[in-house]
Amino acid sequence: MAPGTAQLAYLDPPFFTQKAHRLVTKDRKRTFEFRDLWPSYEAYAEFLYDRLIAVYRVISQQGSIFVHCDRNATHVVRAVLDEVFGPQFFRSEIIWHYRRWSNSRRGLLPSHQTIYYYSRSEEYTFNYEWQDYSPSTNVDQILQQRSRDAFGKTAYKRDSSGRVAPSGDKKGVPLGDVWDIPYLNPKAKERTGYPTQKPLLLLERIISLASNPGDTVLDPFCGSGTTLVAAMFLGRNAIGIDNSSDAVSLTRQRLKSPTKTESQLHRKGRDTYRSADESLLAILRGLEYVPVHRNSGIDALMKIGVDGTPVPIRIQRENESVFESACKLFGAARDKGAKVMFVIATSVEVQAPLISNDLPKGVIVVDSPRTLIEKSLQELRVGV
Amino acid sequence: MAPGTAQLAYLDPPFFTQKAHRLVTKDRKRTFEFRDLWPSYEAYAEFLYDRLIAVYRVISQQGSIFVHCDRNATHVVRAVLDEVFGPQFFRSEIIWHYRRWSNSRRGLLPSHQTIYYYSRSEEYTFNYEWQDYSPSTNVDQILQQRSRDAFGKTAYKRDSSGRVAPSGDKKGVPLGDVWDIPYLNPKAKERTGYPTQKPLLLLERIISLASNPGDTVLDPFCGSGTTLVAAMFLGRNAIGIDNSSDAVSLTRQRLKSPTKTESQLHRKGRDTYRSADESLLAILRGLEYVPVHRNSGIDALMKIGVDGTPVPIRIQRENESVFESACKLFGAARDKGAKVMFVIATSVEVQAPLISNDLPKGVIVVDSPRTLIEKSLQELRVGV
DNA sequence: TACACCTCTGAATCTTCCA
DNA sequence: CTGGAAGATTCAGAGGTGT
Repeated sequence: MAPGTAQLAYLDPPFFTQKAHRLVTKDRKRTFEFRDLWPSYEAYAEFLYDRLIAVYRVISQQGSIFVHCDRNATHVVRAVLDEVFGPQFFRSEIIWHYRRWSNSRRGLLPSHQTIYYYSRSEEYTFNYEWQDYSPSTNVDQILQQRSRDAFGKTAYKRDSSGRVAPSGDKKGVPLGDVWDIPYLNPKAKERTGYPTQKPLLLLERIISLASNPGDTVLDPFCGSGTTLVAAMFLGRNAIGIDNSSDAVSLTRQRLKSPTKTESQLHRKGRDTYRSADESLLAILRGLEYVPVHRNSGIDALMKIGVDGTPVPIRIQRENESVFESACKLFGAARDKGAKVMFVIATSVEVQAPLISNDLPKGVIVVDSPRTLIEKSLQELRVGV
Repeated sequence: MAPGTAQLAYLDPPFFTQKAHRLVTKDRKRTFEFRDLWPSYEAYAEFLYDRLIAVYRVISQQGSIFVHCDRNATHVVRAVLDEVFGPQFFRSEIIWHYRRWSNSRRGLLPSHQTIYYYSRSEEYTFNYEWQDYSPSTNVDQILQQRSRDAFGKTAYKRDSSGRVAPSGDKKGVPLGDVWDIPYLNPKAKERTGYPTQKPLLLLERIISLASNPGDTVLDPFCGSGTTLVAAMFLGRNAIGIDNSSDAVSLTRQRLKSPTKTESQLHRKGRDTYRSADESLLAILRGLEYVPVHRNSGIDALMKIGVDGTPVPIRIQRENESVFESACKLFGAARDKGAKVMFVIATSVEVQAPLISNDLPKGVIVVDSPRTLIEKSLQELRVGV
């Protein structure tokens, strides 16, 4: 490859997990595996160094490199990159943050991987990207122009009539170095069965950030070929290399019929999934509960159940009677093996605590403070 | 200090922000110890090494260490820690993620710092912490037990009648290694004006995670004393060291009158409540009330009073008994001509509704849903 | 003692099904 | 066609056991 062939390199080398990785495809026809076992950090560093020197040679002056690693060897990867590219060309330590599941173990659940971003020179391709303001940002205010007062302090500028002077366009917050991108989910069509496959979204962000259409992207550890697929979608050329012929044929095949999973979660944001009204749950202050979002009948579950069965809770809505509320709760909880269920009555008319024969079995109605106070007051008023 | 004095050490050493980067000579032998490769980092590493050796000596066998570092020297810090504590005692690379405003510059906006977590031995203190499930999680499903089918595939179990078998208690998701904690707000009361001050929330999480009440926390670079304040709040002993006498006197002063900014953002996501008071009052959902600010005894007044007298309400705090709460309310309401007052009991032990002779005259105690539910469950458990 | 292999687990996604 | 509920699937996992 001639020097300057690629404008961007993405590397997803073995992570120093000291494990053999194997995965079977969905149809159980093929098995992909690779070994990530090393005698020492030094051997791993040496391995990386050789590859990075070769990559450095073919990256153009305006080019950059992204190297993917996890917590096992971040320091080694960064040290080698400092050596090859030079510490002054360190751009960012990108944190890819995701939510994962795993057996509980003593300690914090690993839920990020690190991507080191270095440029070849000071003149590097970078396309800005903007994100929405945080909900707590005072957008009105940042739209105002500012000036310095007599003491050199900045203040928001006002014209003679006291009006604020609007400043130009605000595009949003510049993209940070912590990226919240959903992990490639188990059901995604995008899945190939190759271990350690990365989400297309992640690669698309990297490629659109640090290259222009028509550029060439290089991936020397291409695996299932995610980088090449992303490059194709974004109008970049791509070169992929892998020492496993299985990986190469998988990539070829994938490029013929590329599929992309539209991540609903990523597109719409996590908050759109929130059906449980957090302000509704505030009435449970002090209680150890887990909010339930995807169930219209159950608002929360007690953290600790009864006899190993879950204890669901529902808060009576304004437009429903206690009985309706109890029925909805019962309907949603019946199949879950719940023996005891609670409805928080928020209306005034009921007599509670009440375990009536009219109510579905297992449902206990409990008064809200509102109910109790109003009843107390009614009694007082009648009493007087 | 005697060996084993401290169970937890938190270090926030001076950051390595040195701008002068020396170029690496080409003829150097390829060994990958940072000491050989990065002469400009050497002094920093040496400085850290000496301190860490001293800290290692005084940490108990069940103890751990958290070291805060910034983007310029993460790899150096980790390499030194590997050397002093041993790579097998590396626990987590914690990412403290925050949002901040900055002039846009070419590149990604740095918005995280790294904290390395090592333990002294395999038997280390660790207190689990649980967080809410992602809103897109299918909580219904994870309550079910599973089994393997003929092909070794796992499936959710159902008995012959189609019911699912519930599986144990669900407390939530174990805490991960990416922590979203707001940067200290520039206007927060907590601010002392000391540079690099860390949010109390961050320190509180670390301390409650890796130590128990009564343990001793050591901070050899204590600065404005955030660690000591957090330790005090959490019932731990603390030793703080700083080479600046200004820092020491500032810390002393701060320990006398500690203030904590309740970060709304942290507690309830990014948009729920305007003030801590409002979240407290959410328990009154459905009631027609007026919130009362700036009164330490009364939280709210009913919109409609009794016989023309106001009806004040107080919600029992975590650290006070029902009786104390009633007295505070009574004290604050006496002069206002109130005939009836309500205390919402949020603790478990009380019998209510209750108008006892022991209580100040006119005070009525009413149970919160939490109290009612917990009492119900207790009866059920005893009943079986 | 090292490694292969089996078993169990847990939460987070999208897909599919159904009204 | 749309929206909500139910289901399927996963393992840069975790840990134990046997060769």
